[in-house]
Amino acid sequence: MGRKRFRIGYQHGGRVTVRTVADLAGVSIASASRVLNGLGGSPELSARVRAAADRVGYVPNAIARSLQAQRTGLIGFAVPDIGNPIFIQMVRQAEKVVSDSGRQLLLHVTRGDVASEVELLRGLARRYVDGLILSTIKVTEAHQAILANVAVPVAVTGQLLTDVPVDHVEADSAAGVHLAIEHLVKLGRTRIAFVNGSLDTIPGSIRHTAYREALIAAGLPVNGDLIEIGEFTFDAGLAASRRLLQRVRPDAILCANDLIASGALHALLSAGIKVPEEVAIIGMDNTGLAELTFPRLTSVDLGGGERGRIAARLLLDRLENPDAPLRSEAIAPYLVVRETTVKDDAA
Amino acid sequence: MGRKRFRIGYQHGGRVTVRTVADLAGVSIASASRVLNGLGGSPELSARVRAAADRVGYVPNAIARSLQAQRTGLIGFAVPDIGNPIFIQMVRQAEKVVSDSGRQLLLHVTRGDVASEVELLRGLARRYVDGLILSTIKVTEAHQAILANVAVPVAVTGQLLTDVPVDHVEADSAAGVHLAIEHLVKLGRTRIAFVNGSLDTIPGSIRHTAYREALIAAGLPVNGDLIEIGEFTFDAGLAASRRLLQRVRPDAILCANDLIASGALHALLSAGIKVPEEVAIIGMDNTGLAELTFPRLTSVDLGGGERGRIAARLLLDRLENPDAPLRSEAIAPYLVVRETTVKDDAA
DNA sequence: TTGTAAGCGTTATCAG
DNA sequence: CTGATAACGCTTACAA
Repeated sequence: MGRKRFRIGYQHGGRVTVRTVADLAGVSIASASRVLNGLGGSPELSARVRAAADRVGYVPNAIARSLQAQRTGLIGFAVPDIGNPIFIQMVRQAEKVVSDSGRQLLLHVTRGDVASEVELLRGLARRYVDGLILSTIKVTEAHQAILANVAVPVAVTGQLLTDVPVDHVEADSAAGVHLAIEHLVKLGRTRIAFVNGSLDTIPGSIRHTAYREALIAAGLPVNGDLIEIGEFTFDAGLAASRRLLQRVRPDAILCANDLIASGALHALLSAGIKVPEEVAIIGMDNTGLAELTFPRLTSVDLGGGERGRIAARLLLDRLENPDAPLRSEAIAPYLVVRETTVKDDAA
Repeated sequence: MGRKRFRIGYQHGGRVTVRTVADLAGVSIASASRVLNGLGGSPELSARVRAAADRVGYVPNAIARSLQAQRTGLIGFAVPDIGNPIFIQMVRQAEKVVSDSGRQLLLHVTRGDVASEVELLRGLARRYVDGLILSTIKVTEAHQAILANVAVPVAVTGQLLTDVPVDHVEADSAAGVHLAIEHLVKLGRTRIAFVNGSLDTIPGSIRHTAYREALIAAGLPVNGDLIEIGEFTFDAGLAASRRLLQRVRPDAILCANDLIASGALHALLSAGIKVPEEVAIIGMDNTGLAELTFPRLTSVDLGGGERGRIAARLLLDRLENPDAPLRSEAIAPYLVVRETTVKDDAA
């Protein structure tokens, strides 16, 4: 049993703690803490404490406070790829909600890697964040098992294939595809190609199916030659579109996201093909990119920002009320018509 | 003096701590901790502890560990605007360096707001991050005072106007402007316009001066009519370029960043002006955007990613060696010639 | 109102 | 090698 050692004054080498303030004010650390947190304290004592705090420039240590409070005030946001504007959109909106609640956003970049996502979820047991927004494009069985009992609340943006006890918000990309196809059909296009991202991803596979269904619903034939599959990037979109054009001559191209659509636009323009006169293009996600291209991209807005906002909201609500029933939301898509489908939208 | 209360077994409601493991293994928490950290422990005892840890799924609490270690393993990265691809570029590279060091990146969005940057710097005293990378476009006096004695190391990307004791890395955007002008002059352009961002920002004012100097160096007249000032955004670039075209007819436009350049490109193309034949365009930053437009943007690479990488490196080095001499690095710019200045770069 | 001390979960120090 | 305990800096019973 070690002998109790008493502390003497400002023994903290430069480090200012509540003890420093208390000693300087000549009060107990409990009183100092109380005053600093606005809980009680006689006027006279409060004044002394506050003066002392100001004098030494006291700022409470966030870690110690977190340990005591059992919460960090940090919310994690995991995205596969910070280079894709759709995730930027989501992060931006989520950040607003989170910072408005007095918390901060901790960004994780997973590279779409299942292993790192799983490790991330496992790591939540370390409790360095109070909750996590997981924006994933592929939910594997490995996810499911861990999501079933994570250490802190998780909100997922994206489709959930099976029952997992997490709040989530998803886009209705199938409906989005239908909107796009209907728009093109209305414009008289009949040879509508589809440049997709990877079928290994949930959005990729859903959009693939929806494309076929939408064509059939519109009374158009489904022609495998009109389909190209790559990745959700500009380069892949460019390459896929070039392959497509060597094989067939569509009168419209639906692209699985705006990056791909930019690639398709590039491929068409560099081949001297007129957009939208000869070939129309529709992107998906309606990111900032859609406004930048020339001509501007018609795009299906799948509510990316909205999803970020809602995911953050769901998570914060969950933190406040851990036992509330699970919530799932789906965002209705809408079409933003610009110049890659209709000439002179706003020239 | 309160009587000492002894703990009995698994009294932690569901919460697994090192004590849970120790109790289960029948050893002291000190031994458990040692084994779990790979420091000593007889084979037999180690086995018992590890088995117990596995059994209860023990994961060390990051907050408690941080409190003890006096470090969180978090590095803050403050950017004005996550919508600008230049910052994405920087964050991306910095994130790599930081995560390779076993730490994580905490993203702050300051909206370029001086007040929130200052508050951020003040808040560092809370010690929720081990260090901060501050990417700012405007260093005010308020910054200076606080930067002079922040609680944790800060690395700045951007110009420092006065002496502040922080490591920093900067672009040489003046040299970049010279590269651009020389390129245009070599191509025979003589009416070279400049669409700039705000002069209130360091990059804005530096590029402004450099533009004039470069023209003079090239033996060209400086004509105020050829200068437009707006913001570092696409919309501002578009609007400014349209104002410019109503007034004069340049044969080249230098833009203060790629977003502005995209706007300029848009303005030209929508006015039916041929790029690069009639008007050439050069952007700055060489972001991903430069590859997406059609034609692709010639752009001055100011080493954005490099700056992110180096800033992270500087900060980590500083953490390791707090008393090392301050370091400042400047990244040499280089020109990436694409199709907005030279036809058929890679068609 | 104020002070004493326990406790948050770790790691580090020091005896045994 | 192992165990008891102090310490990190804070909040909060509880006691005076």
